[in-house]
Amino acid sequence: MADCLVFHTQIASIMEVLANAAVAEICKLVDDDYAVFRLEITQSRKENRALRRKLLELKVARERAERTTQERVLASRPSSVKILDRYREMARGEGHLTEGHRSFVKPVGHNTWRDDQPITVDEGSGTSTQQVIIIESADAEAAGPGVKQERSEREEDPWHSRDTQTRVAVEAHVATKDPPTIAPAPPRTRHRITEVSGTQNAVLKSETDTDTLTVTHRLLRTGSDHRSDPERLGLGRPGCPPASGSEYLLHGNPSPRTVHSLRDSGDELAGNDLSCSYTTEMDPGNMPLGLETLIDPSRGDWNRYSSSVYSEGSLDKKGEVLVVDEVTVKVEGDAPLTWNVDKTDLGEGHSQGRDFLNYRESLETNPNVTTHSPLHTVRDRESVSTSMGPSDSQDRVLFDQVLNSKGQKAKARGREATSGKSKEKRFLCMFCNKGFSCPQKVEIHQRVHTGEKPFGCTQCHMRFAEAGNLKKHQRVHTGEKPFGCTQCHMRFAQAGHLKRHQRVHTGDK
DNA sequence: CTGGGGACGGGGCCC
DNA sequence: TGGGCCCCGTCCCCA
Repeated sequence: MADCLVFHTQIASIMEVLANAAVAEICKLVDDDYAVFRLEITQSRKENRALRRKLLELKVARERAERTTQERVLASRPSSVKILDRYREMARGEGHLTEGHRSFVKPVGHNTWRDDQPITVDEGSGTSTQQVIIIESADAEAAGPGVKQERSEREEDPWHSRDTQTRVAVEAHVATKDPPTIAPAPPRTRHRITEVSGTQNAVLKSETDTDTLTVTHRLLRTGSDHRSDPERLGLGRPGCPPASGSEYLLHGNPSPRTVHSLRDSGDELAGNDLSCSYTTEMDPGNMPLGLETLIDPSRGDWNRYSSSVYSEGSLDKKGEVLVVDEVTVKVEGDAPLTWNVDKTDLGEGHSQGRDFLNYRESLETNPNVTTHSPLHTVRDRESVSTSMGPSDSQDRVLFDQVLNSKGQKAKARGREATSGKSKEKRFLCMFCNKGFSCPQKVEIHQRVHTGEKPFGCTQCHMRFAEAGNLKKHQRVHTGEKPFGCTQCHMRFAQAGHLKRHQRVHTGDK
């Protein structure tokens, strides 16, 4: 019995040794295979990065080619169009007026501009050029060389150089004009998002195309896009949370700031180390890459931005730098800034420039301006990101109002309103000082000056500053004529037209 | 005279 | 109750 017990014990110990040996062997095999597997993964990742880099280089080259084509098209424009371009440049406050341009004033009532706007037509047909939102970090070190590369490409591009030129001009102007009022930029890191030029979608791209944040283009898009209306714009609103580590500027640049998505090739495998090695220490090299750089999507910066853009008060709407948390957003259309710059350049002898707007007066007299003025915003924020400026259509509107009789009329109205200020109209337009009863009225009114037209027709290229006018316009497409004359068969799409028509019957003038 | 669009004021609704 | 928001009506201008 005792022998039997000893025998069983020996067998058990032998079995245990064998089992251990087997497990060790299995694990060794697994480890070997895993090592090979990891090696392959590493090589694949390297190849992926190289390919990605090449792809981005190709993209850049193609963009350059496109820009060159655009320049050629521009160069081949008729002289009248070039003159109009000069108008636009003046509107942006760039291209400091030379001697020959100083007296260049759009004749009152000169409306051919509106009709001969090739660029506007392009926009209308939806073929406008790219619009890119760049997340630009003030932390140059962290941004790495990729940022510089992107900037240099942009700066050497004459077509996009308007951005930088205007930016420099504005900054220089602000710096020389009001040096004491410039508040130093906060030293903290901040990201600046810049709309550069216009196409339908601005895309924030992460390095891996899996994390792409599409930010709907605002204001510029024409035609039947469904992003036209503010209600529909929803800049990155639902379903478009901020991409983790969006890093447009890091194209082709595996800098330390490179953010790896969890879906990035191989990283998830690396993160979830499958090794069952007998010695179970975690290899530090296998730690997930870049997770520490992921941006917390719960911050909701984009949501806040979008809501800021269209739910803001009367003044922080257009042509200003919206400061949202740590994200500084430059919205297109720095009309007031541009005008200030222009005013200086045009000199006092330039009646249009002088009469159009003395922004400083506005600042002094308008209580709203002191807190909402884009200029103040600029002063408060050192970094002035002047992007492409108003869209061409906005330029057109702007100059229609600045330089022709319509603008004068608006200005006159503003004066009337200013002179007849009532307690009810305590919300003043920052451009013409006209008073309104509520901030929304001011906001709508200021679109006269800014050219902002948030309401786009879904069936044509038309855009409107007011929703009601869009609604009225859409009857053109539907053929609806709800207003019928009671004395004849005539029907009208607008009530005012019916009223006017009825004078035919009544004989009233 | 009509059609289309720009601009503004008033009023209702909601919070 | 006041402000914000939206819709509607109206007037005007221009083609």
